[in-house]
Amino acid sequence: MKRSAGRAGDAHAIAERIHAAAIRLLRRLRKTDAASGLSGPKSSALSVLVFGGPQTLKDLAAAEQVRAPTMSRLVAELEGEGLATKTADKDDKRALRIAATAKGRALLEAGRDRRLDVLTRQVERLGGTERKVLRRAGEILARLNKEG
Amino acid sequence: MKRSAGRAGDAHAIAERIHAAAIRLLRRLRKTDAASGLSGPKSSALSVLVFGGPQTLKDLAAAEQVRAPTMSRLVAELEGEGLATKTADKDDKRALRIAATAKGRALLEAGRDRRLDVLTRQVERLGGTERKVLRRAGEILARLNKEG
DNA sequence: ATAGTTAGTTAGCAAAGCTAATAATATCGA
DNA sequence: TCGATATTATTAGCTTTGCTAACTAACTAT
Repeated sequence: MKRSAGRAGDAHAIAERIHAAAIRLLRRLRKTDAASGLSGPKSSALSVLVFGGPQTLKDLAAAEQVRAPTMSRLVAELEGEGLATKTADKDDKRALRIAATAKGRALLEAGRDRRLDVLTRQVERLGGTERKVLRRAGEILARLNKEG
Repeated sequence: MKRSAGRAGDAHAIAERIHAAAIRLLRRLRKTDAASGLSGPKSSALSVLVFGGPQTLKDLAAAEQVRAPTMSRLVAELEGEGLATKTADKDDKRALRIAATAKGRALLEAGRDRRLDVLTRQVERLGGTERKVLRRAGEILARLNKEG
């Protein structure tokens, strides 16, 4: 503990910086959405389906931290574009089994790559130390986000 | 999926993680907006006014990475709520001088604190090392966001 | 059997982003 | 100087994404 930057104010300042950085990062990346044909929320939901496997609308909504009606519409749009399928659950006929199609998987890859391209290239240009900082920060934030 | 990713895949994976973390973080924080009476975009714009001083609509829009009409509306709302003022520039009568009011400054503090409260407390609970990682990540991301 | 719960949808609203078009003012070049 | 071009901001109108409330269908438990 060499550097004594006030402990409490420190946490607040860090939260502010992370907050501001997240806002500006997403605004920046959103600009490429038009080209990909897959908006941020749809891309994100599809990503959950691809990497997390088929699941119910409720679970998908929870994973995306969004209400059921919002996810219901997103899924309907994904389905309309042939990127996801809805099938009734065998055991519980109320529930849906929502899955990504092959087309969805392919478009996801392309869209995400495009969306993340600028950021990826910026990260590539960083030195190993800074890159490591970002990787660890990503892990920490993911954990905090899960927490609640 | 590779486990020991090389340099290139590394950058991509880091970009993905940071991206996902930012999305989920903002969704999480947005939930407290209703209570504060100051939405994310308004809070952010007001913040620029408070910490960056009075400025034109064009500059404010640029700082927030948003188009002029969008910022025009946000400022009109802030003005309607008595949180900011618009005055014609002395030298250039086309331009506006947009400034935060005392009420705006006060509300900003309260709103931002509330919005960031959960995150601040999470950061407080982190160890010094992880806290340092987040602080440095915030700095790095701010730099990358500025870049482009 | 029926009362209550849970999963999903529909309808309707608000916020925040965009583009295109317009008004008012500045600036520049012939 | 004055007319053409730039710039600054606004208005109108559209889209996307979020929400709540109210509904149907299906499951669970008493």
